[in-house]
Formats: sequence, C-alpha cells, structure tokens
Amino acid sequence: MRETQMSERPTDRSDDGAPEAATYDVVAVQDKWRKVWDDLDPFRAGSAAPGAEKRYALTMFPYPSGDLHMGHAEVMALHDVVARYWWQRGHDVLNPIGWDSFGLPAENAAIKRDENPAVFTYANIETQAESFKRYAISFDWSRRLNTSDPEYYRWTQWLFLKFRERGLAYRKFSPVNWCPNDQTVLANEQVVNGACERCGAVVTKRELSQWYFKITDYAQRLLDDMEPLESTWPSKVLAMQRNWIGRSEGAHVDFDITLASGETRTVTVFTTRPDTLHGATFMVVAADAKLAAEIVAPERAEALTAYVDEVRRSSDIDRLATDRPKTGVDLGVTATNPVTGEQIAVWAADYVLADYGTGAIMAVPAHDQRDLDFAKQFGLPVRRVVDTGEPNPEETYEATTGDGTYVNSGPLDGLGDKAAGIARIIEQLEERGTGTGTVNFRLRDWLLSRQRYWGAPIPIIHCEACGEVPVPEDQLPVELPDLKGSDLKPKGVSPLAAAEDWVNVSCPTCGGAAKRDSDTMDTFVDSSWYFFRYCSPQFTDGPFDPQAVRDWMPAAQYVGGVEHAILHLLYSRFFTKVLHDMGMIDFTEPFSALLNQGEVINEGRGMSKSLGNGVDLGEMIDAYGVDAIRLTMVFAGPPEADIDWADMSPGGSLKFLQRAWRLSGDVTSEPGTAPSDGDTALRQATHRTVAEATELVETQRFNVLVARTMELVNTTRKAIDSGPGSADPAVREAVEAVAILLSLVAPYVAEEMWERLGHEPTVARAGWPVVDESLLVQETVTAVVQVKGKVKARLEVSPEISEADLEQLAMADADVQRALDGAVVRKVVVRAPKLVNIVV
RNA sequence: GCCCCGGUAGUCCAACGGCAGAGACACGGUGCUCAAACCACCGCCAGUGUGGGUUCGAAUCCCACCCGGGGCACCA
Repeated sequence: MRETQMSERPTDRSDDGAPEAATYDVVAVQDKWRKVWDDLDPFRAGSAAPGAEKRYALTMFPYPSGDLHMGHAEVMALHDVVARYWWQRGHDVLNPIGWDSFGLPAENAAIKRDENPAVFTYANIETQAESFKRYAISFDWSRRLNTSDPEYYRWTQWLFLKFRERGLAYRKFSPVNWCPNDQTVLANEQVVNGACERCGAVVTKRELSQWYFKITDYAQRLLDDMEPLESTWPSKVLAMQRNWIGRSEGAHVDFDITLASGETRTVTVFTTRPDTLHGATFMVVAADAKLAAEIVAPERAEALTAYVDEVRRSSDIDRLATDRPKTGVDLGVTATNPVTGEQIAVWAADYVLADYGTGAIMAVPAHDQRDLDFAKQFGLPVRRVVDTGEPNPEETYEATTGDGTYVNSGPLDGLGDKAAGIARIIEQLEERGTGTGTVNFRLRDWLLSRQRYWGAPIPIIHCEACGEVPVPEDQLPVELPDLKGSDLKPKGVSPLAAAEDWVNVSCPTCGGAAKRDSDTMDTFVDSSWYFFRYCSPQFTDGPFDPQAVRDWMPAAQYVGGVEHAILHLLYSRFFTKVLHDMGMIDFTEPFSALLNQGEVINEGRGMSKSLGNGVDLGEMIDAYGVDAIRLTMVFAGPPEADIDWADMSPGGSLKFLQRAWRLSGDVTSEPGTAPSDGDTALRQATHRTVAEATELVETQRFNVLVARTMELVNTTRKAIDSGPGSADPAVREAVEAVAILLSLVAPYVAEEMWERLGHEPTVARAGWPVVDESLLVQETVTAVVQVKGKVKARLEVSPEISEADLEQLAMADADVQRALDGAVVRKVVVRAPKLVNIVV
C-alpha cells in the first residue's frame, strides 16, 4: 500500500511546550466511551418513545473465520449510518448481530488442530464481537444468535421437516456437483465457472441420492415478486436473479423415435422457436442423459459409451471453452418430424445439456448457430424456413436468427410475424396432440445435503421397514455428536456416518433398528431464516414469535455484498414465500430495500495473501482510530463503489475529526442557549446543512453527507475566528449539529464533542436537529443570464421575482446588451428566479 | 456473444437538463516557529472517454463506438 503518515499514536504530540493546536487522544476517548455505552445500552430495540415507528436495520451476518477485516469495516460503517440515523430520527430500531457459524473453515481448522469445530468457531465469535464493540456499531447486543447453537438449529431442522411435509424437501438419486477438495456435493448456485465457489477446485459429477428443496415450484413467484423491489434493490441483483431463474417461453414438441427393436418411443424436446419446426432436420439428445443409452441402436451402443466416457472425463471447465468444435455420435435411429412427417437422424452430443429443458432438442441448423456448426461438422442437412433477407445459411453457414418471412413451412409460408408463427404452430401441435406451449426455467432445485460434519443434521431416520421417517418434533434438535480431529476427515461420506452411537437409533415409528441420515444441511439453509429469528431470538415455541415478526419485518434496509445475489438472497426470498404459504407470516418478500456495498481493494486489485497487498483492519484502527477508519470508508465515494485503499487518506480523516472536535472547545455559550439571537448567516448554513443531510442519508449518498458536514465545520471555524465569535449562540447551534451529524459516522468523537458542549451522553440518542424552514428561505438568489447558452451576467434577485420582471432586468443589463450587440432576439427562455437564456 | 455498472482536475469524488466544483488528498505560498510538524489563511490544476442526435441550453437524455470493472454464457 501507499506510504501513509503514521504517527506512533493517533494523536500528535510535541516534545517541547511549543504552541500547537489542541488534539484529543483517540485511544483514551475510545476506552472512555466504550465503558459508558456498555452501561447505557443505548441501542436496545424497543427503547424508543412509545408509538415510534419500527425500523429493522439488517446487515449480512458474518462468518467467524477470524477477526474482522477491511470488508467488514466498510459494510458495517455504511450500515451503521442508516441505523444510527433512524435512532436520531426517533424511530425504534432493530439492529441485531449474530454469526453464520456452521461451515467448512471451522471444520478444516478442527481437523488440523485435533479439536471440535466449536472451539475455533466460538473463539472467533468472541474475537469478532469484541471488535464490533470497539468499532462501535450500534447493535442490540441482547439478540446475539449463532446458527450452530442447538437452540437455533433446532428450528432449522423443524423448518426442514415442515418443508418436507409440504412436499418441498425431497430426496432423489441423480447426477450432482461434487467438490473433490471439500469432499461434498454442492448446489448449482455454488458452482462458479465449473469450480467450487468456496475453494476453487474443479467440480466433477457424481450420482448420489440427495436432499433437495423444491425451489423450482417458486420460480415464477420469485420472478414476479421482484417487481416491487425494482426501485429499492440494485438493478444488478434483480438482473442476476432473473438471469439465474432463466424463464423462457416456448413449446414442448413430441417426436416419435423408431427404435431398433421396431418399437416407437416418444421423446419431447423443448424449443423457444416452435415456429421453425419445419426446419428441424435432425434431433440431438444429451449424451450423458439416460435417454441416449435407452434409444441407441445396438450397433451404435459401443460408440456412444466411448463418447460418454470422453465427455465425462472433460470437466465443466473444458466444456466452457468457446469455439470448441462440436462433437457427437449418431445413435442410429430416426425420429419423425411431427409437422413434415420426415424421418430425421437422432444424435447424442455434449452441447445439449441433460439438466436443461428435456435434455433433448430439435436441431434447426438454419436458424441456430450451434445446430448449424453441428450440421456442418457431420454433414447433416440444413433447411432455411425463415427468409430474413440475409444470405442463405444453407450456403453461408451463418445462422439467421432474426425475424423474416416463413418459407418451406407449409401453412406458415408467407407469414412475416414471429409471434404469430409461434402461436399458429403451437395451436396446430395442440390440436394434433403432438406438442404444447410451455414455459421453461433454468433454475434447478436446491441441493441441500452436505457430506460434512459442521452443519445442522438432517432430522430424518432411515428405517428398512418404514423408509424415511422424520424425527418427531419433540426430539428436536438432533444434536451433533462430539467429534474432533481425524474423525472429521472428509471421506466422501459424512463423518457422522461413522459415529456409530449417534447414527444407530430405533425407528420412531416401528421401534426397529434404523439409522439417522448422516448428512448435514448446506449452511445456506441456516442463513435463509436468521433474520426472522432476530425478531425473537429467545422464542421457544417456534422458529420465531409471529407478533415480533409482524412488528419488525420486512427488513427496511439490508446491507451486504453482491456475492450473495443468487445464493443467500434468492434462498431467503424462497424461504419467506414458503413461510407465507405456511401461514406463518403475512408478507412475501423479506427485504424491502437492499444496498450492496462495494469491495475494499488495494492498488486496483482485491486484497489477497498471494498478492501480499492485504491491509490489516486492526493496524489501521491502531494507527488512526475507529472514527477515522469509519469516516474514510463512508467518505470514500458512493457506497456501492469499490474503495481502493491506496487512494484513501485515513490521516486526512483523522485531521478533519480533530478539527471538528476543536470547535466543541471553542463554544463559550451555555448549553440550552436559545439560538434565535444568533448570527443569521451561520444559522442558515446550519439549517441548510441539516435539511440537506436528511435527504442525503435517505438517498444513501453518505459520502456527500460527510462533505456537507466538513463544509459546516469550515463555516463554523470562520464564524468563530473571523465572524460573530465563539460566544454567538449560532456557533453553539452549529457545533451541536456537527456533533449529531458526526454521530452517524464517528461515534466516539461525536460523543466527546457532545460532552464538551455540556451535554449528558449519549449524543447517539440526542435527536435529529429540527430544521427551521424560515432559515432555508434566501432573501436573494443569483439569477444567471445566458446569451446562446453562455453566461453573460449574474443578477441578485428576489426568489419570488416574476418571469416578466426577471426578463426585463436581464434585457436591461449592460453586459447582456454588449453581448447581444444589437442582434435580433429570437427567443427568451426564463426560468425564474434562477435563469434567463436569450437566443439570437 | 448477451446483460449490468462506471469513465469529470495529478488522485479520490460532487454537480433536480440551467454558472462544470461541494468536499477531500497531493502540491505550492503566506502567517506562527530558530526550523519543522501542527494550526490558520491563500493559491493551484479539468470543460466532463470519442463521434453523432434531441434541446433555447447536455457531464446529465437518446444512438453508435472506445476503455475499465462485474455478471451470465453450447440454456435450445
């Protein structure tokens, strides 16, 4: 990182007694107020005045992998501006904190250290809690929860069983993503570019029997319910979710395949272009799907097996390579095109995905580049059925995908409208019973089983006689057995399976010998409902107290990283809808507004051990103090933009805070002095700043809020040194406003200022200054006179001036007349009281 | 390939379609000092990525392109 001017201590001292500007001792101030706040407990939800509006300020709970880092510092600083602002506005605020404390890092650490993951986990939680307190986030510390506490995961398990009762949790045997490094399966959402989202290992496939949540049942609602979030969620997140859900309209079309045995088998394909059915000249099925093996002609079976082996060997990463030549194998059977009656070849290829649509496609090479590449590779026929006016793809091997006039398409010929073409074909297919209009989603069900130890056990008992038996509710939680060290080593099956005493139980239904399900749940299950639990963390009659949830939810503001766009945020929305359908809540979206903060990077790149460009939060706080670090984070730029720490100057932030603090020592009037006799210009500046600050916080322009506060500090400094002087009541009013504004960002110095101004703690609950509207009214405003858009004169006018008067004044101005130079005025645009534009 | 977000002084960033500069960093100067740091004051630097369009007027709206960052991607 860039050289920063670090002093030994965050305060500058001189060795001799030379005159110097007063500074406060950052460390002493932090120690002092920590204790006071611990006693006052000022942020307890429910502590606002009776009848206060309730606001839920939520921030994504941390994973306890170590101490807090720069990223936490940023997200919490931004989040806390909003939470503290709401308190100042008199709202009742719920600002809870807890830990997402199940997960692999703790388990891996436990294997290394030969201990139980709880040791590492709970030690880190204490470290982070202490750091959060030092960092002065306005949490309600009475609501702490950890997802790894049995009293929490009891309800995670309970929810799983409720989902299962509703048919939303089920087990199936199918190919799954397998991380060979973490030795567990992964959800689709956790596979990024063919690699494990957590560890980066290349993901392979396995066939396993696993638990799934039926999130696909909610695909359409997850899509539809985004509409009201349009103005309060980042469009990027909405776009990513839409993309992930991947709705596409089209048709299922049935093709009859004549098998080698002479039997006929109907295979359904999904297409978004049923209108091009007349151009379907061959069919392709996913090579790795069962279907391929079932329909292949005997003499082609060996070739198919060889091909499938080849495909299996290549990882998803290889498959992602663009411009890879098309590969495939002829299955030796033919299908009947349902509209043309033609016999077309059936191939297997890896460019058709087994788990999208039906795993089989009709290939229309003329109008799909992938199909065309395949046709070219294997010499399959190409037939144009839409004339787009472009060169014929039969000759150019450039597929045309746009609109055009149908040709070679029987009844569609001559039609020029795609929508009509699609509608007509679907109608025809439905009449004949060979197809139907349909909607397809890219979203897959959520695979929730994990073959690891440190998670919530799946509360199911497998009995040979009774099958899957849910653990009775009164036996929840199913607690983890106390395993440690090598017992936890990943071996491809859950470590729980080897815990004989734990896994062998009697069946709750028949009493016979049975085994517990030895998998644990994906930790994203834990985090899909923690924000409900926060509303009543000690509740024992259910996952949450319905009244408490009614009081606080949906969360008014959720702050966290965009990396959860299609993971946590999608899953939480799904959980909320299910809870709604269960009748447990009366809303369907958990988070009314979402803010994605940017990342803290260094020298243009993400901080990482390998780059050696990490910045240590603890060291930064030791060098500059909590307030300066928080201020730097908030002032850096718009909250959603990345912060390059190399461009930041925490030293400058500290300098500003010292400057603001100094003001509080210069105020000589008594606390409670009425400001009405104070200097009007300074009063106007104060009230304008507060009015604007209100707007700025509410529109999340926190960096500008800081700039406005700096401006007020500068103005007040001038008023003290070369204006009305330190005794003027307006100076007190201004400095008190500065303290309150700063309390959102720099709580320690704000508190110190508040005390020096003669007030009792805590400034955090002092209340937002009331704006005197009359002080916002300006006696004169500057009107700009433009000639052809160029400024030629400025006039001081009344804000109430009429358009006619302003025009007259403008035309009479000497500079304007000179600029006009006798030219003919064609038009005069008047926007009283601010502007006149004369067009010549 | 498709979809988002961004491009304004040396740097980080402001600017309801209406004076391009709020704030800060860095830099320079003056005062204070033996000197420096600190502090106070003053100064400094851009016409808004490029090309068109709309408009009385565009950093802002529209179109095309360039550059940077991110997301999705053999999704039928």
